[in-house]
Amino acid sequence: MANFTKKAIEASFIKLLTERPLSQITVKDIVTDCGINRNTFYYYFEDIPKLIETVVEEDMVTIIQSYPTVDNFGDCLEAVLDTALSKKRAVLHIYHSTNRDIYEMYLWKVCDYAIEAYLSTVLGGHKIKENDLDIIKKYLSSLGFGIVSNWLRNDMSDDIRTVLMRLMDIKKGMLKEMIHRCEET
Amino acid sequence: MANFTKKAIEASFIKLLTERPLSQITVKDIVTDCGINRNTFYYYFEDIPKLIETVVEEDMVTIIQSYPTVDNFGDCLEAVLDTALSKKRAVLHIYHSTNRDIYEMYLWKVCDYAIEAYLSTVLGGHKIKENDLDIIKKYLSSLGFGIVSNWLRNDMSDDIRTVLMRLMDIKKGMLKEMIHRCEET
DNA sequence: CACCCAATGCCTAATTTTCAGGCATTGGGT
DNA sequence: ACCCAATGCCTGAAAATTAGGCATTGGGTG
Repeated sequence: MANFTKKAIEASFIKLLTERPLSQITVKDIVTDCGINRNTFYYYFEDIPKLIETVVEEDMVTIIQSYPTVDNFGDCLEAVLDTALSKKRAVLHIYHSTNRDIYEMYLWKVCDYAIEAYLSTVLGGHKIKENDLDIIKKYLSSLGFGIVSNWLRNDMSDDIRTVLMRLMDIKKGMLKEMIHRCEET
Repeated sequence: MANFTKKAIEASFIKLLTERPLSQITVKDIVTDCGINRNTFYYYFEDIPKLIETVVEEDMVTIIQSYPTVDNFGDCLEAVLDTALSKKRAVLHIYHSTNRDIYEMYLWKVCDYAIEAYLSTVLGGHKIKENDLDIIKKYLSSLGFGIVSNWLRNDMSDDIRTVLMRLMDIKKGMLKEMIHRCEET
């Protein structure tokens, strides 16, 4: 079945998280908001951190699934930004809590995924050393993670789309140049 | 509890009703859309007409509850129009089906309610004969019902808000005049 | 016109989900 | 240092959902 109750818990949580910081939200608040028994919360979630994890993970999984292949990893990053923007206050309240690590864990996953998919697209027939490939991956995913982190750190105040477009533009030829340099002869 | 499943059934139904006429929607379609067992449908609803009734009734009850007192029954009518507009295609598919009677039944209820509440506001201390009062009620509720019916008949194509405002304007003094004529001395 | 098949409405029994109430522990605020 | 609300967990009862089946109906097709 479709677990409407579980979804309702998540929805209430996001709703409350839009209203106030995580530290001011209790399990009781959540179950009261969606009109269910407190035990039902524990039936679906171990605790609030697990609920956060579920909510964040679902978003990130949705993003990943909507990019089976990645031509330009800027597009995938943009999906992360769009999703975050759609529930801006809630995301910031998670990010500015003791549970930032949960958000970052899944952000890394998305960045790693995007880079992996992107590289397999771009590399094509080129063969480069495993070591060099790892370094390029680290470079790209760190770039992605850093961009989003910096944006969150500034409470999403930057015009991230413009920044992103300009950045992708600047580094456009760089990757192929890097690949060329690392290519095995 | 909050019956999330029941609400999901109603939501799926409205969704499907936005896509195609009532005659092309089966119980199976509905349960498939919201991912539940067919028996669960029958757990909550006797059949599709009952589902229609529930959906329509909930809308109308919401409208009535949001008007504990009615100063101008045009406002209450407007709420009916707004609700209908918000799910235009679905409402029209109900209206243009063999179940129009269900919609009309609750439309009458809202009109009757609005008129009842409105008259008790307007009448104040005036005392008029029971018979005359009944006639005035019939007149007003028929007016309301007729306006909405005519609008639905034309597939909500009229600029109903303007029509309504103008009509309320025209008949502004008429009611007090009628009351005055019927007043017992 | 007869046929067919999908849809309906209903049933039973098993399973899953939700609830009520209680209890020991924890930790932040006064 | 204390208190009280929140937590996490437990049990058993109740409610909701499921699987699977069955007889009936009615619209569409050959």
